[in-house]
Amino acid sequence: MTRAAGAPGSPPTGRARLADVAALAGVSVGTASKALSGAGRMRPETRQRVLDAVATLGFRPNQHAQSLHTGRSWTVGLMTTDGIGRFSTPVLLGAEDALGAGKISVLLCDTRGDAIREQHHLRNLMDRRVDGIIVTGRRTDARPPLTGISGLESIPVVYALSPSTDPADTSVVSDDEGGAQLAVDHLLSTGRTRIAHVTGPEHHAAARDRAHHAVDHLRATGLDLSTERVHFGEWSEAWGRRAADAVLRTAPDTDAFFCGNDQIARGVADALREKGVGVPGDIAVVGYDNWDTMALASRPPLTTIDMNLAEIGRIAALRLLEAIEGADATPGARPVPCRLVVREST
Amino acid sequence: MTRAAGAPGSPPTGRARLADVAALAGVSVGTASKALSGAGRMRPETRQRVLDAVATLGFRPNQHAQSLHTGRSWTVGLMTTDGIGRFSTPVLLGAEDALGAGKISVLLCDTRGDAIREQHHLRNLMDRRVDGIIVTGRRTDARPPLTGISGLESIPVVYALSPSTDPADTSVVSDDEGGAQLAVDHLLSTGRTRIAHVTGPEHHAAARDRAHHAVDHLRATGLDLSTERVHFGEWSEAWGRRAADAVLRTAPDTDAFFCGNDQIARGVADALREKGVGVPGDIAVVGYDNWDTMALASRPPLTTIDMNLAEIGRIAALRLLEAIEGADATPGARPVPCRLVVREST
DNA sequence: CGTGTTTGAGCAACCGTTTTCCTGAGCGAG
DNA sequence: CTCGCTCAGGAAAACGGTTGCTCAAACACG
Repeated sequence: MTRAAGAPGSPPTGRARLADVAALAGVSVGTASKALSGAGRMRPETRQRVLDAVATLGFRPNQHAQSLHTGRSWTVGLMTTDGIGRFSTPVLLGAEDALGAGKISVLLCDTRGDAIREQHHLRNLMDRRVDGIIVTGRRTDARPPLTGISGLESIPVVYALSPSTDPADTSVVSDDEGGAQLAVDHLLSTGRTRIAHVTGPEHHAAARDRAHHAVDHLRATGLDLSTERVHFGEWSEAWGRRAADAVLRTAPDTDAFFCGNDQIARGVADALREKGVGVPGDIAVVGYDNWDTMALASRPPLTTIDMNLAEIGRIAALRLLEAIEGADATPGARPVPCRLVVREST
Repeated sequence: MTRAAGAPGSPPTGRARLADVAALAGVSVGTASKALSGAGRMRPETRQRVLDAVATLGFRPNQHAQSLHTGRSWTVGLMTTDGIGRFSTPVLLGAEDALGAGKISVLLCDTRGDAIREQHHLRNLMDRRVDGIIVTGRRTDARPPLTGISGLESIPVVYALSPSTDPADTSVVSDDEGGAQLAVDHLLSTGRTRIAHVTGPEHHAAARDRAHHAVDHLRATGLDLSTERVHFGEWSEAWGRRAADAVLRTAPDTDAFFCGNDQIARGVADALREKGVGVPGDIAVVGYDNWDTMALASRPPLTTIDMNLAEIGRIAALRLLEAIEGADATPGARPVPCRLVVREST
């Protein structure tokens, strides 16, 4: 009881199937398939007949059928742990860009930092037989690796921005050390030597690491922070303003601020301006993140460190692709260099 | 290894198939399928045996096979036209939330405003047989509907935030009229009557519409703008500062600013503070967008209009779901009400 | 002219589920 | 004891491609 096999124009889906193409071209389904895949030898004229039929019918292969057969879905999961924030967004776009260039699509999963939701999405991704997974988050703190779903071991996972706590996993992170050095070197090169460092909460790896590297780098050139300590606080303008006051009180000869992010830097710049201190005339200010709405709106616009987030996403995607193609994953965290963006605050 | 090798012929995919489950439970594949779907009558004991087998093998159905058979992919495309900006992000999350609650996943497509890329993604989505598409953008200006790919007519499309120019399409937009009224009414209710309006470029629908509705609403209560005209400019703090100066020069008795977005409002607030004008003591300021990094960092924190972007995304997703389920799409643009967020600037 | 070698194209077996149809067993009624 | 019903469960046909294998025709060569 074959459904009207010869009847042209009776595809139940409303779209042409390979069988329709084959019928129109006067060949068998198998031959039509070969004509499209380029596999096997065949008379050019036959291939052309098939291609013509494809064009007339507007045929496009059914990906579900293909995936069922090949086991590949040409899809990767993009798991973001904190909504789609200011940090994960560029990463995500970079990844989407690198993947979309091929024929790979991106399944978006937002866990909102909830473990239950993460499991739910993970199971979903596995059910859809994704070819790989990219995990990204807002913070640079390491996060526990994905677990709990059987089958996970068999597909590659790359962590972007937030590395995995397991060193055997593949991670792509921002080069905090290089970023801190860029900032410090830039300030030194403009003749500043009394540098203060104001940053976010000490329990954030981003704050801790950048501070640590900044201090180390200063020491390597025989200098110390102007206030002899790091000012940990919050990632806010208000903290920047308060910290600026405190710094100038304890070390009035401070001639530069290196700030843990652009919000703090903007707060510092505002406080200085309101005190009548010239930026960059009297004191230079360097931010971090190159968050344009902050850096550009600041008075003066901020010199800042750009983490190249989109590049992190792109590289993560490329490494995932390599892993999918079967190359052995190079484990460990690969740092992506930062970029110094010079504006008017230095 | 919990990998039960009970079935003859190991699964090539490395994961259990329904055939393995059936073998372990001692039933046929068809019966196993029925046990899982709940369809058809069968002895409870048999069903239980199947469920047990499913549990021991950790079986999960292959979605490609299911989709191939049913024609449904349980996937929707999310097409965003401008990267994933400040506006599309919440919309996108709201949609992801509403859809992910079911078993529907989201394919992310970023066109970066490029028509070629849009066609490319569209074709990709159609190849994957998505069940529907949500289109979103940064601006509230109407955009041309999706076209150019055959088969598109057969699946539902919902436009979020940026409506389609075709009134027969389904769109979910922000209620600019209600937003403008909320802002104006709030200012009136705090006793202000000399209101100025500073906003973005006139060629942006968001600026035009809000201005238009604000003026209309004022007129309805017998008032006019303090400067008798709308101040169109840019969506920037710098413009807010400049405009504040200009307004106070032409209409020194202005006692409130309604601003087209939070950046402008912050600029206005800064300019007033630097002039020694009290906010809200002397002049009240209302923003638009409730962009927290702006509204909260402003001094004082801004009263502002929240467009409920996530709600827009959620509603768009729900309407798409309805349409997918076969309900007739209600065409036209459905406005989602805004919310007044009162802080210290009024 | 017979034989061996290409070569182009078709056949059919998958991929993993769903679903329809069918069979056979069990059982109550006459 | 037989007839008809009900119902659990199996067999097999889709869904739409891919691919290894087979087979016949065409060609080269001795």
